[in-house]
Formats: sequence, structure tokens, C-alpha cells
Amino acid sequence: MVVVFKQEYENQSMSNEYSYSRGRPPAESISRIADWDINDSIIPRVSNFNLWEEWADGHCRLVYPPNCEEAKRHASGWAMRNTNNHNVHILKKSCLGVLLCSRRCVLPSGDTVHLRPAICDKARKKQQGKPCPNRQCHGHLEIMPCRGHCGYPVTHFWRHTEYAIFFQAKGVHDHLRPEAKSTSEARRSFGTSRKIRNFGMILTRDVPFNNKVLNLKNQKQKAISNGNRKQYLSTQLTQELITENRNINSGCSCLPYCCVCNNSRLTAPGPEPATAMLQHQQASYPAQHHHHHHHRHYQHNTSSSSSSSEDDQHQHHQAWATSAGLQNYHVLQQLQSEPPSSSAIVQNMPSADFGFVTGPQPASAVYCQPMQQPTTDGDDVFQLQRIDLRPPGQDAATASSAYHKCSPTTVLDLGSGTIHKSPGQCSGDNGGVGWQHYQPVDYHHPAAVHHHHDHQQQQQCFQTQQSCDGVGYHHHPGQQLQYTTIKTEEVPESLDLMYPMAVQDVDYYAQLSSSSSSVDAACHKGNAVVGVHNDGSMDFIGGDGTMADISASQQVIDYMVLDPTKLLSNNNFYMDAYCGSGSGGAETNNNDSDHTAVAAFNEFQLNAADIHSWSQAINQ
DNA sequence: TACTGCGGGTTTG
DNA sequence: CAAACCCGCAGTA
Repeated sequence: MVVVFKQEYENQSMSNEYSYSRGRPPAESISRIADWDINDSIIPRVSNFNLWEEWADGHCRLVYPPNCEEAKRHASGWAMRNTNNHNVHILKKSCLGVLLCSRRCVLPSGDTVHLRPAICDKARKKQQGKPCPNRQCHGHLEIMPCRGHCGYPVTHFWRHTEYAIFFQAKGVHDHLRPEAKSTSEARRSFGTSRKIRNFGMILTRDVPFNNKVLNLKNQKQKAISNGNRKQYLSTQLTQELITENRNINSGCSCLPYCCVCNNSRLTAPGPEPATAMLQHQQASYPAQHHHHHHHRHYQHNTSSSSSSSEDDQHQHHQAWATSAGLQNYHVLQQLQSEPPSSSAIVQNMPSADFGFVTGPQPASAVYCQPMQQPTTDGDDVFQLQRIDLRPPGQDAATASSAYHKCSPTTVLDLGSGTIHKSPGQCSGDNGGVGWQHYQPVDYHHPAAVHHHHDHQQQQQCFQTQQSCDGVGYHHHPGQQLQYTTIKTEEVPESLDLMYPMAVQDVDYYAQLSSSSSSVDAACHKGNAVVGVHNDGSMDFIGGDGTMADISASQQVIDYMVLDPTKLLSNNNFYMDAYCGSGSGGAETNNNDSDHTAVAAFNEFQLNAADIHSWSQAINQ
């Protein structure tokens, strides 16, 4: 057996400057493509390891160092339960899905419920049927099982060798990420579900700095019981956020939404229509890769020495650099009026900690926009993202509620840097009509302090490739990120966005396998387009999904508006668009509208659901 | 009380 | 036969 661990190391500056994008593994992590299988009789010895991926998703193979605590614990953000595969050498786990509200309630803030199922069967049974944490909802908790692997739960395999810990995942989670394990544990330590209910509402309404307090206990315990564990966690903090989710199908070549396997429920209306899409897209959303300042390779002697001040800053930025922060940005704004005093922190726990996902998740990726750090000259720009510096410029609640009502008045094509304006329509297919085009303004790398945001954003907003056999990640040195700052002059408050774009620096769609060509159309992620309302709400729009869009910086593109109301109320709306025309993605879509639908659907996955990474980041 | 790993056993395709 | 699944047990926190 020829074993080649394809390394995709970048030199540090390169990784800082160019490397982050959706669909690619962390630049400092080795490729998720490996010429080994967990079931191989002989597993190669390796010395280069992947960074820890808490939310590993899709078909992937990862190698962790033998001293990786998370790997040793076979940890995962997903709720994975042990499954007996009658192989003492390989530990197999299957996903339990996520606990959802039976009514799929959406809080005024836009939050939804996504609790972590208990691993223990008995405890899990007790969870089900309990009242929804949303006090104003009369629904009950129910399990949405994972069917991400051809109709069966996603499975994780762990295999230990003397020199490494091998991890292999099969399937693509078709549901929301559950709350982070640390959050679940913390909540449990808090007490009964009744408390949860109350907490949930409090937190959802208020602050995002929640779990910092919520997990104090946990942290204490960890620190006490684990010696230098704490320090390790600070390292982990970065690494966990580096989680990169994209799918590299080595076994099943089905598309995540239109699995061509026999059992895929996604090809037909499933029992959980209201959430299937939301969940899938959420699940497919990569954990955030942020903050290269803390990036490090996993070597045999992994260590961390972040200063407290660094950590503070790190956490501070991280809250905004992660999609979770984005999800809650409006909540943060509310919090702005109050200094984050300890009491406030105690009272205000983020919805994330209690299993809420803020906002219509499909569109939550849109929230990344306010996070874009502008050049320092724009006081009128990016007020939202500067909550740490000043009071918010907009009312979050307004933005959230308005989100459901209107389509964007301003749309930024993240791929081309073109800004489109419209009077605002509420249609899901009004793409392009009436939009004005603004030429992108190229601002090269802004202040270094924003680097992590840049990367974060890039990863968030570039769709990842998924479910394609053999995904190649190619870097083209010497090219730079392009930052596009848009200042809307006519409607100053309507939109100010800057978005880091990888212009021609990444070949997202290089296919290593000829077999992937048939699914190119479905796999390609086009330009991410974000619409921002005057009130701060935003819609999410996908590009046309063609490769040309990736590098084309100023072309007019096709796009469609993903109407959150459709996403929430009609699970099949975009699904139909996605699957209906392409035979489950198994055939190439040549029709432009199909491209649009496919791309839009894929882009739909771009949500700011990485609440857990964010939570943990805050914690640690 | 819950998590985790283990392993016997059953069901299903 | 492989894979998924159920169940109980033991150790641990």
C-alpha cells in the first residue's frame, strides 16, 4: 500500500494571507485526503497531523497526534454515541442528531432550539418530550435523528496506533449542530429543565457573553483536575475553531442534499420538513477558522503559551470572528448599552449555550457581514461589528424581525465585489432585476488587527465543496485577498460591508477525481451574495455557482434570494430547486436557473451557526 | 446521574 | 455477511 499524506502546509505568511476559505482544510492542517482507510490492516505511520476538528463533517480522514486530548477522548461536537462494530481495534460512533423543538419555534430574536441529545439512552429518552426551552413555546423537545450517511447516522471511527490517532467520518450531518458539549454539561450542572427554560429566554434576549460564565465551573474543574490542561485548552481554543467541515466523499459520492444512495431521505420529503434544510445547511457549515495568531501545527509536542492578555484579546475577537458571534450580533448590540459587568454576564447567557440558534439559520451567514472590519476611517461603517467599541448603530430586534419581512435592499456579491441595490422585494426569485451595480472598491489588506476576521469571514462566506470525490485544494502564491468596502452613499445606513475575497488564489473546485465531474455543478459554490436591509436585516443570496465566478471579480452574476420565510416554512422550496432539476445532483445542470438554484442552495448552507465554537472560545 | 467504552446479541438487507 | 442497532455492564466523573 502506498501511503502518501499529502501535505498542504503553507508557510506562515501565506496561510495568514491567503489560505482561509471555505471548503479547504485549515492551512496548517494536513489534507483531509489520505490514502488510508480506517479499516486498513496496516495504518501508516505519520508525523504530521491534522488540527483538531471538533465539528468534523463529511467524509474525511484525519490524523491526530497521540497526545491530542480531544482525540484521545474521541470527542466531537456532534452528539456521538458508541456503536458496537465488533472490532476491538476500531471504535465506532454514530450520530444521535439533535434535539429540536417540536414546533420549530423561533424566538423573537430569531433563535431556534438545537439542544444536545444525551448520549445515554435513558437520559436521552428523558430529554424527549420535555417542554421547549422557549417559555413562550408550547412545543416539546424531540430528537431529529441523523440520517446523513445514506439514510443512516453519520459515523465516526477512531483507531489508535502508537504514533497517531486516526479518525474517519462517514456521512454528512443533515441536521443542526447540537449545542456544544461543554454547554450541555454546564447546563446540566445548572439543574432542571425548568431552569433551562428560564435561562433560555433570558439569554436569548440578552447577552452573548453567556457561556463564559456558564462554563466557569467547567473550567475550574478542568484546570484543577488536569494540571496544565487549562493551557492546553487555550491552544485548543484556536484549534477547535479551525474546524473545517467540508466534505470529501471517499465512500458515498452523493450530494449532501440529494443523496443518491438508496436510503437518503433527502431525496424525498422527510418527516422533519420544517428543519431538514436548516439543519443540513447548518451541519454543513464549517466551524470557524479564525485567528491565525494562534495557529500552530500539531506536532508531537504541541503546546501553547498564550498570554492572558492574548487570550482576552483572542476571545474578544473571537466572539465576533465566529459565526456564532454573528448569529448573535444583534443580541450583542443590545448588550452594548451595558458594560459587560460580571453581573450582566451572569444574567446574560448566550442563546448558544442553551441550544438556540439565532436567526433563520440559512441566512445567518449573512450576519458575518457586519463583522467585517473596515479600515479605520469609516466611523459610519461597520457599526454593527464594532459593538465592542461603541453602541450599536441599529436596533437588533428590529433587524431581526425585519429580516423575515423583506428581501435585501442592498446586495453585495461577495464573489465579484459588486454591490446591487434594489427597492426591496420579497420574492425569492427576483434575482438581478432592478439591482444597481457598484464597482468594487479594492482595499488591500487592512489593519493587521483584523486579520482573523478576514480569514474568518472568508471561510464563512465561501461555500465549501462537499460531497465530491477527491477535492483538491490549490493555492496560488503571490495573490492577495481582496477587500471590498462598500459605502452606501445614498443610503448611508443601509449597508457598509467589507468582505475579504480570495481572488484567484484558491482553486476551490479542482477535482482530483474524474468521477466528480458529474457533480461539479452541484458542488461548485458560487458567489456568496448578501443582502442587507436598511434596518440591518439581511438576506442571503447565492451566486450562480460557476467556476468562472470564483475568479471573476466584477462580472454580473446570477443570483437568487433565499427567502427566509421559505426556508422556515417550506423545507422543500429550495430543495426542489436543487434536486428537482438535477436528478439529485447526479447530473450536471446546464440550465442557468438550475445553476442558480444549486448555487443558492449551497450557499444556503452558509450560516453563522458555529455557535459552539464561539461559545467554547469564550469559555476558554 | 451521565458519559464512555466494551461486548453479547438481534435484526435487516 | 456486514452493518446497524439494542441492551447491559463496568469504570469514571
